[in-house]
This record gives sequence, structure tokens and C-alpha cells, in this order.
Amino acid sequence: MVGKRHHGSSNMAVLLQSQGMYKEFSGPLFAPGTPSGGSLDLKDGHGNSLERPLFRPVELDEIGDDDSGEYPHQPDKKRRLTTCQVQFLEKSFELENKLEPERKLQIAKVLGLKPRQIAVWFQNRRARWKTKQIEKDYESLKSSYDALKMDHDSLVKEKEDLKAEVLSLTKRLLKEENGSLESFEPKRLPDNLQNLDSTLAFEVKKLHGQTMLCKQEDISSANSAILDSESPHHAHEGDCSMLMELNSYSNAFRLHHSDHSQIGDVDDVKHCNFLSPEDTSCGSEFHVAEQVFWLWP
DNA sequence: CTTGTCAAAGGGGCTT
DNA sequence: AAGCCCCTTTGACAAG
Repeated sequence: MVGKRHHGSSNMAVLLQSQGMYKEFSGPLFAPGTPSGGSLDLKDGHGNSLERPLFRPVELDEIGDDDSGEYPHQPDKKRRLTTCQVQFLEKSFELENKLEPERKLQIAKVLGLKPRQIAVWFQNRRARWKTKQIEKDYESLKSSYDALKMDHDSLVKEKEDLKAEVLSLTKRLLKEENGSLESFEPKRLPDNLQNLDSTLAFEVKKLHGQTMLCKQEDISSANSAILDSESPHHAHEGDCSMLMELNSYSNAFRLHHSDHSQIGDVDDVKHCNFLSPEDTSCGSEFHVAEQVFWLWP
């Protein structure tokens, strides 16, 4: 094929057909009256007339990977590609963003550019595509994050509201019960509690003064409701701690009244710790076990 | 004058 | 070693 002349439009047609792009490019690139390898009144990206030949007749032996070859129609300055060249390259990029050597030569031949220029254009185009892709991914991740954050914030608010409601109801309950038990004044601890370990006794005495103002069974049931909604291992922390302390003695006191042998002996109290939360038959005894356990040094 | 975009070059790493 | 790719930088150019 040495010495054979290749005119731009015929090369273009072959390449476009091979790439399935002939139809799309029959307009701008093959306008009626446009001579093969002639010039078009091209505009660059900013609407300026470029007045550059679209296709330079290329000798085949001029094409090669030797990038040092002379390029007489383009000064040694960086020049923008014509709109049509860019459009063709874009279409080609859409089909395949990688550039096989054969395709590179074909495109270079068709557009009258050096193969090196085609390779460079594809490299730069891939870089732009990657940047756009990163921006898209960022937007996608950002919208996911925003949605999750809104969800999270609303859940946090709901949790705070519920906590406030529990606290308010608990205070109200205690206040009401205090009013109805004003006349109830315990004089001293039950005798069997005097035998407890001194630390426990101190705690129990401390609670004793607070608790005896309350009606035992009602507070126990209120406490049970809270315990049912919280993990037993965390119930002694936070908002329920006061009620827990109050109830710990109230339950112990109730047990004492029903059966002196159960709480009069330390070993018996510790035995209660083995009651399982799932053992519903234990009922309030389980709560007693939990609460006494926390009080134990 | 500054800024943004694009074509191109240079360098390093990888594959064949 | 050649060729390719990616990343970064450079230079030209246009717009504000």
C-alpha cells in the first residue's frame, strides 16, 4: 500500500462503518459538497472559526508509531482539535475506551493526526471520564449518607423523647405515691437485715429511709416495667438507677416479710443471682437477685 | 491578570 | 527493550 493516497472521507466511511458509526457521522462529517480531505468552516468549542483542514491526505508510510515524524500542517504549538475530530474521537471512545494499535492507526489515518496524538487524546479522555465518574460516585455516596443521617437523627430524637417521657412518668408516679403514704414512717430495719454485711447494710439503710415512703408493690411493678424494657445488665445505669435502688430494698423487704429465711442468710441472697431472666416463675425475685447483686461489695 | 480547559510531554510502573 | 497506561506537569488559549 506504499504510495497509495488515502482520502479522509473514504477512510472515515470505512472506519465508521466498521465501528457502526457511519449513520451518526454522515451529517457533520460528510456534508454535501464537502470535498474529500477538503476544509470545513469548523468552529472550535468556543464558536471560533478554525479554518483547518479536516482531513489531510495521508501517505500510508507516513503513519506509524514513530512520533518523531514531522507534522507540517501543524506548527510546533499546541493546537486544539477541530470539532469534527473531537466528535469522531468521542464516538470512538463511546464504543471502546481502550485503543488497540490497529484502531489507533485507523483513526489517525482518518483524522489526519499522528497516532501519538490519538493515543494522547484517549489517555486524556479516560482521565476526564475517571474524574466524572468520581464526581458521580461522590454524589451517590453523599445522597446515601444524607438519607442515613436523616434516619439516624430522627431515631435519636425519638429515643430522647421516649427517655424524657419515661423520666417524667416515673417522677409523677413517685410523687403520687409519696402523697398517699405520708403517714407511713418505719422506725428501724427489720431484725434479720441487721445481720447483713456492713456495706450492704449501709446501702440498705440508706435506701430504707427513701423507700419506706413508697407503697412497695406499686413501685415494684413500675420498676418491673422499666426492667422489662431494658437489658438487666444496663438497667442499673442511667435514668432507672434511682428507681432500681429504691426497689431493691422494697423487694428485699417484701421478701423478708413473706419468708424470713430467704434473706436473713447471705448465702441465700447470693443464691438468688442464679435465677435466670427467662425464668418467669421467679418474677420479682429475679429483680431482687439482680439488685442485691449490684449492692454486694 | 487570573482562571479553567485542553493537548501534549515526561516519568514511573507494568506487561509481553 | 518496546509499548502501553496512569499520573502529573507544562504550555497555549479563551473567557471573565
